[in-house]
Amino acid sequence: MILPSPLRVRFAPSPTGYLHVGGARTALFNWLLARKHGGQFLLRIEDTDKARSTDDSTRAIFEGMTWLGLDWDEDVVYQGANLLRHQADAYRLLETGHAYRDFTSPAQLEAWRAEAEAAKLPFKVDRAKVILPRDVEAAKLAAGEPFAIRFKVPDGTTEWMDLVHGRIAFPNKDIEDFVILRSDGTPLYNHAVVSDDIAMGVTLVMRGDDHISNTPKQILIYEALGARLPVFGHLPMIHGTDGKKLSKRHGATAVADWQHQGILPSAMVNFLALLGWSPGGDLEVMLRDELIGRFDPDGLLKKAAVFDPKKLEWMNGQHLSRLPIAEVEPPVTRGIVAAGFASEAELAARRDWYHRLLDLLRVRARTVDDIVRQAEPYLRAEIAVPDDLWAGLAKDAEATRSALTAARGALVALPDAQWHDGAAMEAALRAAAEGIGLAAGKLFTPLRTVLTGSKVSPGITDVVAMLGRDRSLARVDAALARLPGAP
RNA sequence: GGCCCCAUCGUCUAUCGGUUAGGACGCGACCCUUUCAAGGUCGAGAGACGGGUUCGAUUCCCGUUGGGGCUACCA
Repeated sequence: MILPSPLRVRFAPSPTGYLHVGGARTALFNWLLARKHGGQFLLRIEDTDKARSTDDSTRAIFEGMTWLGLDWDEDVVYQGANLLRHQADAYRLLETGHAYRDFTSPAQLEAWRAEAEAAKLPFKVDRAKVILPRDVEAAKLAAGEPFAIRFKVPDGTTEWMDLVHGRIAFPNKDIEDFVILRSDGTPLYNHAVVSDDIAMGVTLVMRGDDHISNTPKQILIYEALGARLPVFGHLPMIHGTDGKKLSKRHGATAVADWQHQGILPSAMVNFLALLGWSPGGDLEVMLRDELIGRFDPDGLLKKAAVFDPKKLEWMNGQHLSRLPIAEVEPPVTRGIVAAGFASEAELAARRDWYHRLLDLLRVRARTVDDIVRQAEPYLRAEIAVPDDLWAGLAKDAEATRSALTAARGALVALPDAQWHDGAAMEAALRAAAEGIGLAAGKLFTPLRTVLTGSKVSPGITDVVAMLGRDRSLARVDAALARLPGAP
């Protein structure tokens, strides 16, 4: 399918909560399309529903978009600011005979609806009852009675070539004459959207497929207004692990939740892109630019996808390892500072060392938090060996003592020049173990435990090198002194 | 109920009539190995069902079933 030119797409969330991963995915696909083809990506806040819209939500959307790196072009459009145009468009439809005044009270409508439901019949407003004779209408109008403006759905069929689904058609007889302007003068969703999309020059509308049944109504409005139709594309939904529509019950559904759980924007974007789209081959891990380069509407899927947090974490681990260090540093630093392990200034003061540490830790981490947690022993002066690990060491105090003593001796004897020579240090430690008839692992393990307070860490020589001689020896000495039977 | 959309391993997906139905996550085993990751090898694991069309259907058509969406003077 050929894309419109100029290409102007938009993301139009209503600010009633947080930036949901589903919304983020919709925004991402629009953004990808615009960035790939040199189009414009616009942002419109649909704050028409004052009761549900809040400034906090609007801010959350901006923050989420910014975090993900989805920058928008031109000024943000606030739907609420376009009230006058929405009204003018509605009245234009009234004047051109594409809509009519409806003086029916909400209570009456409700009664009709209940009636139809009782009779198990599909409800549609009855034009014969609603459209009044000219003189009656004039009288009500003169009396100042409130009325809504209802769109007059013509006979026929409304269809379009959907960017992802191909041809979709709705018989117009199944579409009710719908209200476009409330009796209080405010527009309804379908009307405001079309009015705004026309005004913004949007040429391609890509949104969730929960909007498929809104599309024929919107197309009818475009046509009645004499506007050029945009291309429509409807993206599949995102579901939770239980196959149901993704919601709060599934835990983290806001992009900010993932941000706080140590997910990188780069990974989030990559993961989201693969939900409902495929580059066609076996590609999985793609950085931003590659995503833009490969994105193609032909790869858009029709089937709803399940959001799998496990795969997101794996994806994050991949990005953590592959991204330039400059991109993983900021969030890790924030975490370290927040945890109180070090100050930003302290880290900046030994930047090379810090980056070496990050390189060592990121390969075995899946989240930013994993790195922060593992960085603790290298940043703090003192460490505490957890009780259960200490118990393991103390159980055979003599073996532990001789292993630590041998390791200590090897480290003390290691020339400064070899301190950062992993192979030399390893040889020295292995020789020390052999010297007391121990397998090397039996020496590395207790050493690791007393140096890091953990049973997992980078290779032992890297640990020692990162810690430095003084701190390493101090930790060994502290453990030696604490061992049962110590002098 | 009516209308619309959808349907390949548990999950994300490849396949654009002919494949031992491929890859990834997760799971299991093994290798590497000083731990944990990472990496490597291997394994279990899928075309919802029924009809057509065709020499041949996962692929095209119809139906069934099962999911989902909409059905407001909500967005």
